[in-house]
Amino acid sequence: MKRAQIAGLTAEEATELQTLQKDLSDVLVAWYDRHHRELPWRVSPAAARKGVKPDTYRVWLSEVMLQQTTVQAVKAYFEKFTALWPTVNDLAAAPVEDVMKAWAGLGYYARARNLKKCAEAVASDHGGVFPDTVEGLRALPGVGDYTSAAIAAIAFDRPAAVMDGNVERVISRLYTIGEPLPGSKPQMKMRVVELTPSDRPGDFAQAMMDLGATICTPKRPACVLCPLTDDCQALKEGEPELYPVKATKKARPVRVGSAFVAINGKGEVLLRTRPPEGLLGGMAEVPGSRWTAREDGATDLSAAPFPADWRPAGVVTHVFTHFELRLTVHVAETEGKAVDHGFWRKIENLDREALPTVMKKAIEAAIPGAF
DNA sequence: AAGACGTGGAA
DNA sequence: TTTCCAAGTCT
Repeated sequence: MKRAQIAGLTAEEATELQTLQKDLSDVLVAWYDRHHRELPWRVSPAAARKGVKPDTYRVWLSEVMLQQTTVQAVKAYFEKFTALWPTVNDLAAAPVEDVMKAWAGLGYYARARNLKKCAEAVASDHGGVFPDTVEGLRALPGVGDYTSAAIAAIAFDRPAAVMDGNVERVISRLYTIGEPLPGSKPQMKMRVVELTPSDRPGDFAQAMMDLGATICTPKRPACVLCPLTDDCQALKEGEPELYPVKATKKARPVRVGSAFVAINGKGEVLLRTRPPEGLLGGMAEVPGSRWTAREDGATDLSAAPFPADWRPAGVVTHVFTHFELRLTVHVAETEGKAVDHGFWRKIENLDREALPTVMKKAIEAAIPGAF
């Protein structure tokens, strides 16, 4: 049946190609058996041999956290989440505010909102059990092409073609794909489909990703340690780091804005909640102006939550994915009367709030030592 | 379908 | 300092 996927070849050629591909995946999985990383959410091949099964909840949680995020950054959050909410039903039952607070600092906050929605969907629509097919998983919030295939392969041992940034790098080098990303994704996906074995597809997927993360790295790949050197066309060319070719990205514009840190007599800071959608959606912030492309330098005191002796407390620079923000921070002491919008929080308790990093920077500028 | 969407670490 | 980028998804 696999042969049918390889069009345009005679039966003999297809058989020969399949043999080569079997060798490649076998060699890679054998490398994985010896050199895989030990990760908190991973069942090692040795443990799997003893009958340990992956916990789909942990596989899913780790995959969502790892989207565009480093393993190093994810580890602490994964431990926190699994301690707070050991099962998908626990997460589904949790207040979304608590989930946002626990996610604060990890970035891409739509992931946290979708994580909560997904847990609720699994709990209420699937009896607390994750779907075990790519299609079923793909229908869940926050689960796209990559994550659905990864969960199907890793948690359910299905031969799904898993392609993330690591796999794209490995594939583009193996086959010297000259077309730039993301246009080259379809042809790379075809290669992954060809390569994915029916035996141990989950370990094959993790092996591809571990290889990309530890050996076949973006810069200075450690080809002398690579198990696939015999198959790598980019190595034969001599400069594997030239792959993958990527489309040129545009410059990052600058936006400016003002932020106001109000401190009352009880040592509390005024916060408010951002709108549920869009940038930093649902997260906490200090009051401030809109962030605009204009660089007129004039502080917009009309954006302050109330009139006060607002004193400058510095300019905070924060780099988002698609723009750079320069936030002029102001600070003032106040009576701490009731305000229309927002809520007061003790400075020493601010680390319990759903504050994104940019807001922690702004508060830290106004109140050195707050964090 | 191209842009929105965070953050911190490495070179 | 600047650039790149790390297990992508949604609209």
